[in-house]
Amino acid sequence: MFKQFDEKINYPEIEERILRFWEENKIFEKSISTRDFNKPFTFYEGPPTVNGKPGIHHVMARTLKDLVCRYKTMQGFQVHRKAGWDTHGLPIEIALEKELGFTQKSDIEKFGVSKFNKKAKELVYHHIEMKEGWRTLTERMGYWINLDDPYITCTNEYIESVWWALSEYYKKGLIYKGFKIVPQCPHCETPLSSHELALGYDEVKDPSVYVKFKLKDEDAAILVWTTTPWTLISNIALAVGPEIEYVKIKHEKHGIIYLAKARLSIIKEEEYQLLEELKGSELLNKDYEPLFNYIPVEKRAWYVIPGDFVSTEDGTGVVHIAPAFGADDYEVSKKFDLPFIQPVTKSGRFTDQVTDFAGRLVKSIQFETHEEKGADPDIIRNLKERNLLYKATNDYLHSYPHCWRCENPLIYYARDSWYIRTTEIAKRMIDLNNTINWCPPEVGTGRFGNWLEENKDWSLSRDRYWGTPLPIWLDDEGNMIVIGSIFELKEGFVDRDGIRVAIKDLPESEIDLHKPFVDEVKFEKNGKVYKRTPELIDVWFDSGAMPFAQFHYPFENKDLFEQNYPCDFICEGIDQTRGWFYTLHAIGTMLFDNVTYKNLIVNELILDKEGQKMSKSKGNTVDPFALFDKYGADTTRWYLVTTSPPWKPTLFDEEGIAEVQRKFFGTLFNTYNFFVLYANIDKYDFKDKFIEYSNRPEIDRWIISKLSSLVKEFEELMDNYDVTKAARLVSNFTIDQLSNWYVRRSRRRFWKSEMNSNKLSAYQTLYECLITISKLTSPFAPFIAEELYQNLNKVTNLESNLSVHLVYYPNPSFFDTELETKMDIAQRVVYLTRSMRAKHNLKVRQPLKKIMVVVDKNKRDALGKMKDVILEEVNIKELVVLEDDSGVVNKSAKPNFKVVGPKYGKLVKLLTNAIKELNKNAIAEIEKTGEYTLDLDGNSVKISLEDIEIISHEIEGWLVESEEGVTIAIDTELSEDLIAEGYAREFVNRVQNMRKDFGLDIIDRIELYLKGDEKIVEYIEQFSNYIANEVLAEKIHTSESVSGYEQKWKIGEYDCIITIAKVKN
RNA sequence: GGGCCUGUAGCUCAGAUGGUUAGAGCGCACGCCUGAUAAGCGUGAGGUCAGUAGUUCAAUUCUACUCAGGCCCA
Repeated sequence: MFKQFDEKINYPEIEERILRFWEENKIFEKSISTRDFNKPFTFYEGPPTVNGKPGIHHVMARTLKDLVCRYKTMQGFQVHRKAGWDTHGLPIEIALEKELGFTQKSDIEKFGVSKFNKKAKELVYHHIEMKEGWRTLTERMGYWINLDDPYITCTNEYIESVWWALSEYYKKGLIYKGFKIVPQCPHCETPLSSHELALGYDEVKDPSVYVKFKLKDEDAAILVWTTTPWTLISNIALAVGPEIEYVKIKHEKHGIIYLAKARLSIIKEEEYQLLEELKGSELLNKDYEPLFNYIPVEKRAWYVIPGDFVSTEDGTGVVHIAPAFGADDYEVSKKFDLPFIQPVTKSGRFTDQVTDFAGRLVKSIQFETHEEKGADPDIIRNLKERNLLYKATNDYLHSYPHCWRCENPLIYYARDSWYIRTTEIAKRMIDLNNTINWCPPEVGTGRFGNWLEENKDWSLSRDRYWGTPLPIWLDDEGNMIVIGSIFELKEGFVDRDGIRVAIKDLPESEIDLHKPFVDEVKFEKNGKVYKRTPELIDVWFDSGAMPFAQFHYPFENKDLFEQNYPCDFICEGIDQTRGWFYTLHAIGTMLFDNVTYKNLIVNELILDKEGQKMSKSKGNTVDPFALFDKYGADTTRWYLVTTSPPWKPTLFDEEGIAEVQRKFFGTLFNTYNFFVLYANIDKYDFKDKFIEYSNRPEIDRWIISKLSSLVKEFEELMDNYDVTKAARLVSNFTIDQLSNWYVRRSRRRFWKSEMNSNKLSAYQTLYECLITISKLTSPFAPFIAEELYQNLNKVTNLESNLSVHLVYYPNPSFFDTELETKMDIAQRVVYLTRSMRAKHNLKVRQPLKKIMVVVDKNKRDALGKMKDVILEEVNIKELVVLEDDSGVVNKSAKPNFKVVGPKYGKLVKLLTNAIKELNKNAIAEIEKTGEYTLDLDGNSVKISLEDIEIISHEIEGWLVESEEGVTIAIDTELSEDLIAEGYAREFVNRVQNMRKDFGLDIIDRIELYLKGDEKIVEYIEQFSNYIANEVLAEKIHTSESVSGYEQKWKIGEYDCIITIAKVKN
């Protein structure tokens, strides 16, 4: 017996059961071990940062990863899936700081770095395991990945591999120390990462200051605008756009001034006189007097240089350059070999060199106890006193970054930092990127491609605590050694109570490749002691190193790594473009001169119903576990994949999930239940011989062919990673073709006839459709697919697979595209006829006499063959295919624009009018001779048949409807026989309803009695055989009464009473 | 400020190498069907295909700009 489902299907219950089945039978393991080792499909898991609860967007990414891997498994590939966890970095530190109630970076030092890092490690492992955490999510949603052997970035093995990579760079000369402009919080005395930066943008009012820089060789000044007067002290050059138009003006108070022409509006018209217009290039190299002289410089400074970043959107079209306080400034200063001065400390105060402002804060800071004002107003006053100020206000409103912890304004500030010289391999990265299959492609060429084009050296170091230490040790003179393995580390030593202890003599358990242990390690070489530089590395390097670090390569698993590199497929969110996608690519290019991934799917964010980003503070996040409990994981997965392509932002709407469940899964289960209902009644167990497709009835051949086409198209889409279209294809097939056409049309074959080859064929056909759908859906909805597959296969034992996830992709053998086309036409005629009946209130139960159909010549044959299907569907007695040149049809023509456009060009407008005016006779002539001569404003133009489309739109005296080249007309005249049959059908309908109300079984036989108006009794008697057959009545009485279940009816205009009684077997 | 993406029915989304009637589902109104039935089907209303300009015989589709939203980066 096949398992039958209740009307209300408990999805979560099914899923929990399937989960246990998978686990007990080790299906995941088998899905790998049964596949050919020599046919690998490699997948890299992007390690999620384990700093909190997983959200719905994780379900999205993991669904995509899972379904691609399952699909590839079905295609016969061996797909290893090693899980991974990103465990280092600021997000973890922040989470821990919150937990410990820390407010400042220095709190960590007070607490103790050793203790802090120990806690960080605990936190990380806790998140990996915790209930409602990552492991639970992964398992519950059916994401198959090997969680028992994950790579974890904070283990010694992992870090050792990372160190190896860094030491390789060092050997290639790619690691250096340089300056970087970072957002620095003067209050917390630490640089902030870009991720932190994004947390703290705020609208503020800042100074807006126009300053005059006096030229050395002429009595004139260049006007410059800034919102950070404190940086003027560090000014070293001025930048102009060489192609930008500038003007020289004579100002009534300020003398001769240069500024961008486009910015003249900042000066009142009556106050100046235009002297000259000039290109920025003419201003280049002019020397000017520095505004301040606190810091001596050794190289040429204070002159005009070109800058491509200069704009005329605001300011004066001249940018003041202070190399220590702006990224553009720093870049351009290197390019022109300008002096570098840094008169500001990490805590945002001027150094003693700046005598007038020594010790002053550059910007106001709010401390816990008091506020200290910045030096800006005093600097402005100073400039004004020396007549260097054009004007100054304090009302410039803009968005400026603030520290998310203390809410004080940040300053951009040059600090030393370690770099990887990625610019050296930028060209190669671009070339390799062009070979990667990006889904969608525009991310690869656009966002990622541009990013590579503008590649900057990778700023590697971070001043934090919990992360991979930079394996660099320096002596007093700055000579460095880079350690690439634990083996090398063991050549070092630590001080223990003043005694030098070699690392190799320490117990293995003491060696922890983290702070503070590594900081204690020293080396002695050639009489020099090397101490560790204190920085950690960017946590992104950790994850980018996973292709080899996950296998502890090159210390172990050489073969394993080589076989798994590069990988076939990765899938992550778009936010990884400059994150993981980049670091994988950069590291792969540098170390192995190869791409790291060949295909990738980029998935976009999941927004809430209103299109807003989900965030905890807005309270619009969605808890995936609640969804799983309510709808099941499969429904959620299916919804996420089908609602919009992964690379478009998905607006999440819970009602959409409910709809998916009802529409697709509901229909699928319904179809399954239908099959089971009759298969169980017939005790059908599929021991019979397979009926060749060619011997099956047309409808079966049709759906099998449709199914074959589906299997083929699905594979093509999936191979292109177009998963949304693939899933939608399955859904449409199931709902429209299988359920709403095949099953509906075939119902009677299941419940009426005796067991014969026709019925056998119906069972075999529907079974094949269901089992194939279970296979196609299995990557997307692994639970329900499994449930259906097993329920079907367990009874029939046609396949030896324990699970749907062990099957191989179906290989369709039967195609009949001609039949598919024919059915397509038939369906169109049927839908059109139904809509006509509905519009004109002609119930389908009332048979009609005749339908006439007008179609193109090429469809006529098909229509004739599908006649029976159509007539049955629309309940009409006769179908006449009309020759479209018969006089009944009225025709008009319109141009076929695709053909006519290129051919006639500008004449098209005239031509269109002429063609639309063609009469019946003219069209007839074209159809006969294939050509016709039109008169267009005196020019005669010969058109041919392919230039026009002929539309048949009317048949006189009939109801007519037309669509896509199919025109139908129905004869609505009713004969007495037709009316009688209509009543008979109405009668059957009432009896069937009564059977159901009465609680009869489908196969119960009845007796029935009708009492009513003479006319209706007459009709019923006329069709008594038909009726008896339909309602399983042994006898229909119209005179002698029967006792049983009785109901009064009004059928049409006649009243009657119907009684039914069950006949005992 | 820069880069990329998006804007099509009340909502969620398709679509068109540029071709004259722009589709589906949901929702709404009305109706139909009925031994798959707490499903299913149809009809109707609902669109200046974000706006402006350009290219073209023809633009919702291509181009430019503008507006709005999103993401990434400054």
